[in-house]
Amino acid sequence: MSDLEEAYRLDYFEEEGFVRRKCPECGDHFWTLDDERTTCGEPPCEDYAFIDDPGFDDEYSLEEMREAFLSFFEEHGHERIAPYPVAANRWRDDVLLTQASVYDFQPLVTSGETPPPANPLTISQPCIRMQDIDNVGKTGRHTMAFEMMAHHAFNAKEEADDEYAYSGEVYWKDQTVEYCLELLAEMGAPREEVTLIEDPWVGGGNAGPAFEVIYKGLELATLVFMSMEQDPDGDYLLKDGNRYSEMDTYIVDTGYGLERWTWMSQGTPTVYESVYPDMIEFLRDNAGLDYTDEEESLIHDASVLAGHMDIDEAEDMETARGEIADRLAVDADRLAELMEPLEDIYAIADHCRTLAYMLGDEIVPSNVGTGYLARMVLRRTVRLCDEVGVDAPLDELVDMQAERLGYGNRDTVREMVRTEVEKYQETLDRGARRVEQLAEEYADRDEPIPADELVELYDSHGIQPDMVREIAAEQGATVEVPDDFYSLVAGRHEAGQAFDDERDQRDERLTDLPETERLYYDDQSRTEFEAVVLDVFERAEGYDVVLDQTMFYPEGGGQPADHGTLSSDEATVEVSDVQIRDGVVLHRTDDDPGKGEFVRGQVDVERRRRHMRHHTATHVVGHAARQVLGEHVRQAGAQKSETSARLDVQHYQRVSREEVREIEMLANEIVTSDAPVTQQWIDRHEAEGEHGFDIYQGGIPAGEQIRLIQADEDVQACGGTHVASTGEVGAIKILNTERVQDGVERFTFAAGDAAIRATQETEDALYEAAEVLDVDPQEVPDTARRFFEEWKERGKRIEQLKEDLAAARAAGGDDEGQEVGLGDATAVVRRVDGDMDQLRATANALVDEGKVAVLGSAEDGAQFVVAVPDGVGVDAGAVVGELAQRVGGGGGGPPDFAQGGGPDAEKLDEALEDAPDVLRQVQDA
RNA sequence: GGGCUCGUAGAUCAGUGGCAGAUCGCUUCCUUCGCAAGGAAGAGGCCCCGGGUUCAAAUCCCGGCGAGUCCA
Repeated sequence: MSDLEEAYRLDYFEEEGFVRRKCPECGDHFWTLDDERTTCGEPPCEDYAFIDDPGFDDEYSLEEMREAFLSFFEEHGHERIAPYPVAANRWRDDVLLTQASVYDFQPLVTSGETPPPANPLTISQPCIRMQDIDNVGKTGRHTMAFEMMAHHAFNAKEEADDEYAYSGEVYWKDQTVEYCLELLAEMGAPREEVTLIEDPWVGGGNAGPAFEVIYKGLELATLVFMSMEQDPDGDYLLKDGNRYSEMDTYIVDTGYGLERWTWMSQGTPTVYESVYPDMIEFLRDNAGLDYTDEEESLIHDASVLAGHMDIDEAEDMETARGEIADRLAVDADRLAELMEPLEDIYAIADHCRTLAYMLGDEIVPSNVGTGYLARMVLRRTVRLCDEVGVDAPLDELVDMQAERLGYGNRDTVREMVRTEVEKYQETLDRGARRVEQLAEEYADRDEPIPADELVELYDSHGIQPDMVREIAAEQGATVEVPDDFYSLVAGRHEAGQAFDDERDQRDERLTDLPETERLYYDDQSRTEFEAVVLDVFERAEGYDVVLDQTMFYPEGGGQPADHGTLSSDEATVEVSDVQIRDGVVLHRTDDDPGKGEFVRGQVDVERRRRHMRHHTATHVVGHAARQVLGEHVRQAGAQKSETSARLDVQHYQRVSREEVREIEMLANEIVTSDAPVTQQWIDRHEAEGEHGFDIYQGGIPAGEQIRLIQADEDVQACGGTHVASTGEVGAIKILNTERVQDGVERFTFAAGDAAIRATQETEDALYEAAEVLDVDPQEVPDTARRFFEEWKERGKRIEQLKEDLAAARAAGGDDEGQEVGLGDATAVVRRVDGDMDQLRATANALVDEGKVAVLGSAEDGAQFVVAVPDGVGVDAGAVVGELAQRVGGGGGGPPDFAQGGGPDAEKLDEALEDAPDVLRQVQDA
């Protein structure tokens, strides 16, 4: 096993006289210029030394510090890059949020597949780390939102140049360390006071040596030299227990915490006070937090002490607080009372900034993905505001941060916040009612609310145990919240996590084949071509044919595969599916055209044209939706077919009928304007620079060059086939909208002849309805309404009449019935041919006269109703059961009223004749 | 993407296979100079939709639609 120790011996250290030491406290190795130094310099081995005594010459605000950093690296030959969205899932599918600047360049740039936008480059990348959410506000230095300032250099080993999108070495470890110390020196931090701790970095399948840069007890930067990848046969065993080997690419990945640098320059007790001073002042004011001078200084001293302690988790804070109170000689409870509201306010400020980043980057709150994370942060913020008594509307608070961060879509952000707060309030109301009811129930029984009810309330209804306890207390019920509550919740989600991702087994022969030349991009309207059969694979059903070139579009980007034929001189085979694997197009055929044969390909023109119309229409509808609903609308999925297409987009509300009409109208205006639809192969960074990440609506393609489709004003990276101008789409008809998830609306629509056909079908339905009602189509709604009303009226009238009839019958009417004496009581056995309602009504009328009713009907099989007045010892259920048996069925009910029946209607009279006997038996029993 | 919960009067919800209910709101009347309150009477239901099981489904099963919530 090789050690990484060699990797940290830099020429730079040698030249400058740095020495390597081992910290006697924590055992870490570190480098320093200071011969006297013994410890590594990082808490807990050493305390913060910059509180009330800033470590830099000047005070910087967040904005000033960002600018100072970026311009320093610009002056040193780096290109400044605009930050990426915090929604990392816009360009990669393995993570949701951007957690570090290097995320911007994973996985395609770090793997060398595509070149970086500049090399070397510098950036200040907004990041969100939800892992720290519980610590925010409490520890004095944790924030959920932060900006990672960085400079990156992408290097590739000389001998492997050709394989990668960048080549040679820009700079490596020595230069990186030198930049860092130079920047610190420029700020006023002497090199002698800086230590560099050796701390191998591991993450996301990559690894490498790294330095933590410590100054005055605060870690200001991490310098990572990413040079290894996970490899079971690798030479290096790293701290995560996995083995790693060296890569052909090696990348300088640095991280400078903007907030920490700002904090260092100001020396405030907590990082929050240096990062958002205005907002904290506003919130303190709004919550009415007023402290005496004595209290202020107590808070200040406590913050400083907290900063000196090794507090990495909020839980530690609780224990640490007792210690702090001791040292300040105050009561621990009093200290908590003073500190907690402030901690909430720090957290609110941080959460609002997080929300501003998320919503400003057009994350739409929902119950999935990044949208869910946004929702969680928002709800937490609402709770914190309630707790501490901040009554400013949340949308205003978020807007304060959005404005500061320079977002242009602030109105949408505010509307999303308002909608979410409203939804949360409804959830809370719903939850409160539910808990009240439950609490009452358990209070009556004098039992505590059990844990499984709590889990149910949280998991299915989103009600926190704290809230349950609070409401339960009002109802006089107690609650037992188990310590392992959240693991109980997790337990409910464990079962059924198994998913079958069957790897598509790579055919060895396939990797030897050249990439198929894709003719469908050269001329999207051509459908005939000639090609040579390079290989044929026999499959379970049919054959996979590989050609040297093809016009057949393989399934992709939501566009289904082309169908058609391949013909040689001897034979013609049908193509029923087309897929692409590593650039090789596989044509699924019903027969073997013969390897080496020369074939003519013919694509099913009508099918292809419908796909093209629907694909172009999808872009047009998406564009129109963005116009009508807002810029945040982006594609969440799409699928085309011959008869229709569907487009899922993110939006924070249901789409109204009015909006659908508007979108449809706008889409058809674009069609009518007959704007050209052009394709263009262009450098990806040029494309991103010009059009932004919104070109990646349908996913992120690989490669240096990407294909842009422009339809009217809409520009997207897209691999599909399109018509030549929007006019060729013909017409667009939106057929339906549905909510596929919270925050995602699905538009189903049809284009061209499919649109006409779909409209005709809708019309047919209307005409048919009109015909049935015998009115003009325009009058169908009014007529239907009237009919429905009348139908309801009649139902009620019939009901009334049945009751009247029953009363009349019971009063004596027909003499079909047979009276049976049952001791004190009288029973009436009678055949009444009517439905169940009539039987019931008649029975009720008889009971009102104090008589037992035994009624039978032969309508719809044989049916019985038996009703017994109060105080008569006959079990109606038993009587019905006995009678129903005789007609081959069953029945039952409560003792005073029962019903039943069976299929043998012809045995009804027989059964009724037996009824008196049955009654007597039952009475005796 | 997966799990769970819920759809009953205008609103909030009871109703675990056998006659569709409660509270609030609404209408009318009584009481009052008037209002609030009180009293009395009444209106208001395709029990989300479609299948299935059953003598019988608001209730059980399957599918759909709609809403909510937790997790990745």
